[in-house]
This record gives sequence, C-alpha cells and structure tokens, in this order.
Amino acid sequence: MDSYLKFRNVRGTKDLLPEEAELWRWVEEVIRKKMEDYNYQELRFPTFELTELFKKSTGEDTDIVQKEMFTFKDKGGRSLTLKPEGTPSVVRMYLQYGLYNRGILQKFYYIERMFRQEKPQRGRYREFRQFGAEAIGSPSPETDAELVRSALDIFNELNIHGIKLNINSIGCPKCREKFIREFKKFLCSRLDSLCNDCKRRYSTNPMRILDCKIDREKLIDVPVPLDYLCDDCRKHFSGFKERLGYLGINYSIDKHLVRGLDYYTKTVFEFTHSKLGTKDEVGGGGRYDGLIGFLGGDETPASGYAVGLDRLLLLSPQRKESRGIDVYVITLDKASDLTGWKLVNELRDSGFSADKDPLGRSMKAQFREADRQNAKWAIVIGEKEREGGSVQLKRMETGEQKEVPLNITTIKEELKC
RNA sequence: GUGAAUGUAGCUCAAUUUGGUAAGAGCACUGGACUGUGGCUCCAGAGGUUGGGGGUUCGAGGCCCCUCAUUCACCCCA
Repeated sequence: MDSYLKFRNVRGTKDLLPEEAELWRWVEEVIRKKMEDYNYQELRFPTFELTELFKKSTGEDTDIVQKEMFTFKDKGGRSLTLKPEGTPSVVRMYLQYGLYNRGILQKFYYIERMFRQEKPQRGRYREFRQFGAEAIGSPSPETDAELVRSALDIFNELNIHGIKLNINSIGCPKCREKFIREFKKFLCSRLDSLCNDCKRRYSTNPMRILDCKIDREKLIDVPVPLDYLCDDCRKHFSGFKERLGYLGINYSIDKHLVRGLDYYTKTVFEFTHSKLGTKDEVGGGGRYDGLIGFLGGDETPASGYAVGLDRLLLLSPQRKESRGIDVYVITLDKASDLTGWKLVNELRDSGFSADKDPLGRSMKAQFREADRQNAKWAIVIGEKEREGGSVQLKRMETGEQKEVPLNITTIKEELKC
C-alpha cells in the first residue's frame, strides 16, 4: 500500500463510506415519502446556473452572493455559478416551463447538492446537501404552517428531537419601508458604537443589523419589524401563529429574526438545535411573495424552506443495522469453483443476494468471509458434493447444516425457510 | 476571509522531567494451530518517508519557520 498519497478529497467536501451512504439513503427515502404525503412533487435541477440568476434572486447584498459563490466562466464567456441555494432554480423552472399552467398552486420539493465557498467546519461544507420545499401560488398562512409542519414531521420521522422553531414576520415592502425609516432614525445617533459590518449594512441592508450577534445587547430597545406591520401583514402573522397552535407546534417569536436572503416577506422561520454549537441552525425559510414577479413572472405569492442535510445527520442517532447478504457460496476446488459461480448467478437471478470468493482462498478464509459479510446461509460445494450432485446448505446463525440436491429450484425452496 | 488548537499504522492511542538506540500497543487485515466448516482462544505476518517541505542540532515524532488538512471561535449561512 502506498504510504504517501497524492490525492485526498478537497477541502470542504465530504466522502461517504458505505455505512454512511446507507444512512443517507435512508434519510433521503424518509424525506421523499413525507414530502409526497404532503403532496409535494420532486424537482431536480442543474448544478450550475447563470450567475445573474442568483444575483437577482438571492440578492446582491447577501453574503452568499458577495463572498461565497463558486463562479466561473464557460468558453463562451458566460458567467456561471454552482448553485448556493435552491429557491432561485425552482422559481426559474416554474417560470421557464410555465408550471403555473398546471394549476394555481404548485408544490415542489428537492434534495440537491449546494455549493458555498466558506471556511469549512463540522456540518458546514463547501459542497453540502439540502432538502427544501416550495409552495408557489398560495398567499395563505396555512401554507406557511404546512411547510413548517412538513419539516418537523421529517425531523420526527428521523428520530431527531430537540429542534426549536423560531418565527417572525418582517412584513411586506410597504410596511417595511416605514419600519426602515424609523429604524435608521433610531440608529443614526448610535451608529458609531456599532460593529463595522453593521455600519456598512446601515446603508446597504439595514434590516440585517437586527441579526447581528455582537451588537445584540445594544439593540434591545430598537424598533423591530413586527411592531410596524400593516393590517394585512399583522393578520397574516396571527393566522400563521393560529395554525401552528392548532397543529400543536411549539414556537418562540424572535423579533430579531430576519434571515439572510433578500427575497423574504412576511413570515420567516428557522429551525435550531443546541447540539450544533454556536451555529445552531438546521434549516430555515419563509415567504417570498415578491420574487416571482421580480424575476419577470406575474406577481405570485410563494413560501418555502431549506434544511441542511449534513447538519441533520449530525443530530440523527446512529442506527447500527447490520446488513448482510443472503448466501455466500464456498467452493473447495477448481471444478467446484465453476459450479459455485454458476450457482451464485442463478441465485442472483432468483432475487437473492449472493457472492463467492474469486481468489481461490482456503475454506477457512471463505467461511470467515461469509461471516464478515453477515451471510444468512453458506453453501459448500466440494468434491463429495459434486459427485453426489448436491450441496451443503448451512444456516450461519445456528450452524445447522444439511445436504440438498444441486438444483436451483430446490435450493430456492430451502432458502425461504 | 480573520484568530486559535490539533496532526504518530486503516481506526483509537502510546513513546519516561528540558531533544538521545533501529517509533510501540489494542482493534481491524492476512496466514497458521484446526490440511472439509465461520464466530472464541493462541501464535505469526504484513502495514509508518511521525500530514508535507525547509531550518536549528553530533542527534528531531517532540524545538523554530512555511505549507496542507481537521476542529473550535468569529463573519455568516444549511
């Protein structure tokens, strides 16, 4: 074995060994099943999009667009970007294929890889996976509550407990305008005491100052969007809370919760878990009533969320389910080897998982292998069996063994017991 | 992107105060004891340029510099 390796997985990527891949597959199955129970349909979209799509939808002022995108040029000089989040692509597909023609309300989910160029940490990779759901066409808070419940339902199904839900409303462009005015008025006197990021945000994206951890204490008595909601937005928020209450979902209202993306309106929410350390977010989302119109479609209300699967997996209790094959065929000499190989393939054709040793190893080694593979049955073929046209069939767990005719139909019958 | 800690076999860890023989163990792997029956036990084998590069020194796994990776705290997202 080579002692020094030239190649490793690159920074911020994650390899999945068989055990881990199996866990992931299970998680993905749970998500698909649950989302389909809620009548959401799967969408798959490309790894990269025109850079412009993210600039326009995610927002020029967001950290994602400003410093975290993997952007490159193709040979035609077009600027492309590895998708850092899913909503822009979903909305693009919605518009590009006229999915609104399939009905006024369209509900989609996805499980996709995302890419962001950040300093990697545990549960935080440069290539990571998210599942997300988007409901396009419903202005109702019922839809927001449905989305939240679908996520909680999935967490529950995955045996993940202790996830907290924080909610807030940041209003619509109309009430936000009033809020921003008051907010800036309040801040301008104490601008000097804020951190540098907040000073910059003051002109580019003032609402995000609320989210600042450094200045949080200084901002206790600051105006918050919730206090400036217009009638419509206020009604919407109480409708949302009412629905959550009806579903028996616990939540806390975090008046400073604003989310990092530009397109949110009204409802915003996030899922957190204390086990994840200071960066405790598992997922989040909200309503984006303006985005579809902004991207050139008709004004269409929409709502959605995304959950980081790598983080979810950190919270998932590790299941130790020893998988095994049905049959391991052991052969004792050259001639039996060919018989055995034929039998293995017949077993596979009959729907059993089967394998044998191709290395001509000793019987002991082959039995050890059968054991390691967690085989339910071992079939031994040697000279004696060949002469009698039979095989030895051994149940590995109990050790009991009997001789049966070498005949796939009979063997199949025996394996069913 | 900023700051800090860590890096010894596939995995988990040793290597005696300030640097001193040819870097060890357990698990896992391969083979044997048991030449036609796995797990248990015992024995043996294989596996390391001590993350990589440079420097100091008679001598470096341990000290210094650089670099890479991981983890943690920031920024911020999932």
